[in-house]
Amino acid sequence: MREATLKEIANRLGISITTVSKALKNYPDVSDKTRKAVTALAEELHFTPNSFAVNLRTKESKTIGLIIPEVVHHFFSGVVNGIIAEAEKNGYLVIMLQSNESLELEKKQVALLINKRVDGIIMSLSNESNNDAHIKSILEKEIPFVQFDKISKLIPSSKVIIDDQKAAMEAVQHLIDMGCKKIAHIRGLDNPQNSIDRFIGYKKALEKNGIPFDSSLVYSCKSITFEQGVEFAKQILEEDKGIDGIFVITDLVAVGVLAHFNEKGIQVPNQIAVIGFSNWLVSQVITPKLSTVDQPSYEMGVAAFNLLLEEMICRKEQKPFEAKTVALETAIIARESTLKK
Amino acid sequence: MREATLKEIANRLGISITTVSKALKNYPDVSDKTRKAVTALAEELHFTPNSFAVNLRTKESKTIGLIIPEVVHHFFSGVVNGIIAEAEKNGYLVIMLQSNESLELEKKQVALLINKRVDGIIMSLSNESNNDAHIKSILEKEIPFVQFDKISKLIPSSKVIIDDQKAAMEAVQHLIDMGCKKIAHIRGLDNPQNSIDRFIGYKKALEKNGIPFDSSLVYSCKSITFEQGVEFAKQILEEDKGIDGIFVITDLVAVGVLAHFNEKGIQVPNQIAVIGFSNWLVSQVITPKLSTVDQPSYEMGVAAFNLLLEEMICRKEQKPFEAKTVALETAIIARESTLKK
DNA sequence: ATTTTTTTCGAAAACGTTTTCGATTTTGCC
DNA sequence: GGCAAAATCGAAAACGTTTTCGAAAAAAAT
Repeated sequence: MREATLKEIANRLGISITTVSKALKNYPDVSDKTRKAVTALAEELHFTPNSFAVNLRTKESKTIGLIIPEVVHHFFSGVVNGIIAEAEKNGYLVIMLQSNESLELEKKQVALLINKRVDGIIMSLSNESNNDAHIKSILEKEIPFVQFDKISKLIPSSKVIIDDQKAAMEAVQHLIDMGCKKIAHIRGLDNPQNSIDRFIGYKKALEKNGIPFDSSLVYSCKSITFEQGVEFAKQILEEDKGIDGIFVITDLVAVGVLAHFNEKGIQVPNQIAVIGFSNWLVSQVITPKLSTVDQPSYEMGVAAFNLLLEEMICRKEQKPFEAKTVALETAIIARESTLKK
Repeated sequence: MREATLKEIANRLGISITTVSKALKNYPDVSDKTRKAVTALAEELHFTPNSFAVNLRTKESKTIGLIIPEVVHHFFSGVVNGIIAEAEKNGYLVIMLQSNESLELEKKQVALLINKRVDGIIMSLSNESNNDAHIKSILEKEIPFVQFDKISKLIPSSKVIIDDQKAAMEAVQHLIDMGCKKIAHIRGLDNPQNSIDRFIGYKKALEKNGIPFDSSLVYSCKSITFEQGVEFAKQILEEDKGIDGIFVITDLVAVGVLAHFNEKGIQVPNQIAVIGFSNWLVSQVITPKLSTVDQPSYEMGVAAFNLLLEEMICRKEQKPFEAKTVALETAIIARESTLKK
């Protein structure tokens, strides 16, 4: 049993391929009678257009590419979820690739997607990545492109982000509202934009509240790990600077801090309050439950796809296109680790 | 600047399209001289074959489909990782879809992938799914197909699984080895095969050690959540049956148990030891660190792709194919929650 | 009955590649 | 130089669809 094709249907009905095609696509210039005959036979033979041929002819694949550093992160899996769901709703499928934070891999994967002729690319940059040649090649070829989360401001494309500065300010403000006087910041790596912005937000919040910035209260992660959190917690206790609140770059590290404080019998939040970032699953099941900043990951995915769709439509219709940036609202989730009694 | 094509190169060099194609694909019947000229010009024009045309001609897309219930789970993201990496290594890309445990969605997605004419499909079934028409349509069309993790034994296809019964036995044996005498089991939902198998493994381990099975020590989850764990922990303490060890269906629930024990000042593991399943991220960062069963998720992904590849090659060469099942080894990760002093 | 308009259809080109098979050219050999 | 063998090339079909444009048929108008 061979695959049903337009030709097959045309032959059986004694009409031309053209007419069959038009009948199935509801062109106005085909009579009701033949249209009925065609659709009936198509149904019977389970005809579905050969997508390879359609792709070739229409020069689009209804497929987009997605490159992210790692799915394992709760945040990313939320975004992926949103992208896939929204894409599906609009008739697109998504090819997913992981750069594993390797610039080398990221470059190869961009090339792969371009060769596959995806209709567009959504991407969250790996840590070392910037406005490199592989990104430029996407823009030069005018392949619709949107960045999310880990973006580079140097790259002129649509973006969907959260306002990290604002979110960080709110987190620190929350600590201050809870009565913290001496607030430390465990910041992320040097490069990533969100690491920088959260640091800036931390400083701004201090300034706004008339608290002098003290660089000795800033601890820079060498890696984003549980162990890193444990180490800094140890260091903070040893230094005994009178810190009573900590804003941590992300939940995983914050959980390390909590673990060490638990072990040493430090009262959280009464002695030291801790707030993390990203609302990882673990933050809800740890003791004490960790306060954090919730990023609307699913909504970011939805927004990212819709920005991409906009550009895909513009490019197709040869209309001028200008990149947009949408910033989504974050929310402070206050849990046990900051709610002093 | 148009896209470079074979025709473009052929025209510029004054040779035929055929020869250009052959030169680029290292056919033996083209002279060194022309091959050099062709490759040089191809390089210069950044020629890459139009994959739409290649797909149409070769009838394959070098793309596979992947349907999973949800990426959010740590375990699934590990598998996805393995599948994508191994696929990439072999020149395949993967289209990912999520059924969100909905049979309805799952059916649509299978249809989507078939229409896209992916070269093969890897799938972990949603909870209600079984040997339904949509799965049969995959097999009928002889589309290479492999199931992993949440499988149906009724479906004759390659599978990659872990031996849940054995793994559960080992977990319970570990509790016994640690000196536990009265071991409870918090089991999963009724339907899923792995829930059933782990329960069977629990019973077998008891039997092997001459411990009578007591059905009142088995607690059935209504949902796989942290809160469910808290509830059962509460119930276990209230009932005060002298339970000194608990084997829990999965880490998330086990963490709920630990949280409640912590709150009530129960000594884990000395009063009650707890072991989970799946080695979620959270199990390593909780206090006390949770003992668990590690499933080699990445390796499962690799194995799944390789089984698929085998079938894809067989089908292509019209050779007979027979489905295989590979079962991967699990490992007990003994951490603080079971290591009595 | 003739012309005009409208409706309905189909031929053919195009998308860009792969591959078969026959034709042509070159080389090797006596 | 003549012939066989080997090396090199290209015409053409095929994959299955979409779409343009002109032709034929039917309907309407004169």
